[in-house]
Amino acid sequence: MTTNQSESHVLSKSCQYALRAVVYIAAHSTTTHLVGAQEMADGLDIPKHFLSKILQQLTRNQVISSTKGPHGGFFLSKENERITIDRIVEIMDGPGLFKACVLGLPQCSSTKPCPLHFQAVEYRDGLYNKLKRLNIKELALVVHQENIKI
Amino acid sequence: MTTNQSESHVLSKSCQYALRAVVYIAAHSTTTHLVGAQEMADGLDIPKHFLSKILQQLTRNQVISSTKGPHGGFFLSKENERITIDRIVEIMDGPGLFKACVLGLPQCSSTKPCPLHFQAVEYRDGLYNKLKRLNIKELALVVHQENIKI
DNA sequence: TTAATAAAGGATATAAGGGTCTTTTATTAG
DNA sequence: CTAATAAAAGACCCTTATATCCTTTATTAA
Ligand code: FES
Ligand code: FES
Repeated sequence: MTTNQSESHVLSKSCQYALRAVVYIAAHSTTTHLVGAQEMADGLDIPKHFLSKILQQLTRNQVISSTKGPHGGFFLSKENERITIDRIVEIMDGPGLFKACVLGLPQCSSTKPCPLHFQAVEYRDGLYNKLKRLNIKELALVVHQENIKI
Repeated sequence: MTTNQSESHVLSKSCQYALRAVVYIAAHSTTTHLVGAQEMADGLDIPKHFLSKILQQLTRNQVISSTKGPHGGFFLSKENERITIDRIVEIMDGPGLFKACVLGLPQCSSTKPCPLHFQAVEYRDGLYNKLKRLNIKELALVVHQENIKI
């Protein structure tokens, strides 16, 4: 068949890792035990140093919180828990993902649509609206209740 | 805000170019005039040599047809016109795009879902089903009738 | 105060996608 | 047959995402 092997994806690997890490922190951090980068890397099977970069980025953007030193690690503040999922995607993959034309045309609008606009936009916007309404706390709660894998 | 600049996407650039090229061929090739790579590169604002690679790949996979030499170029056979859009995506971006977990987990299923499975799957499967049912001829017809930009 | 710990930060390496250039092959007009 | 044309093919380079390593900073326990 001669395919390209390019294996495209909706979310970058960094973004996938970021989302899983946030859920992991929500699930495993307690007041007495903060989650370390090493622990997360092991638990999620993500390269530690790469994960660390992503965690730094999330911390800088105040999506997660951290403290250094012995028994240091990552956790979620109340403010963190109210961050919505679309924000994490925006930080990791940029603001364009849910705005850009599927065919890469410079503009995306219903008045000047590309050939696949109406096919793509219905679902694109649908997912975007869901992620905009879903915050970390809510996501973590469902994950816990349904015993969902990360 | 410190974003990543990674600008993720649903379809790879190669795939976007491929889809636009196919529509262009459908719109501009006649029995007396085949569409050349140069003409397409100009018309679609795609780097010529890169486009050529993509056209080669589409030809090898019998999505489009071509002849060499003077007045040579690309065109669509009756068989080509019946190719569905999902097939082009499959050739360019691999078969995984509409099957893989959005969070990159090794399995995607409703029985062992990831945290975003139900949010994402509706989007993913919805688009996939539309593209599976839409062939090149049909797409080109709509593009022509609605005077849609490529 | 010191040693240990863990995140933050910076520099660097690797792989893949995107893009360019040159040569070869097929086709056609003259 | 020859010259011109245009796709096919292969080699190559650039940029970016992914991944690794090393040093610095902050925190804690002793
Ligand atoms: S114009 Fe292409 S998706 Fe909207
Ligand atoms: S398991 Fe992640 S999208 Fe289905």
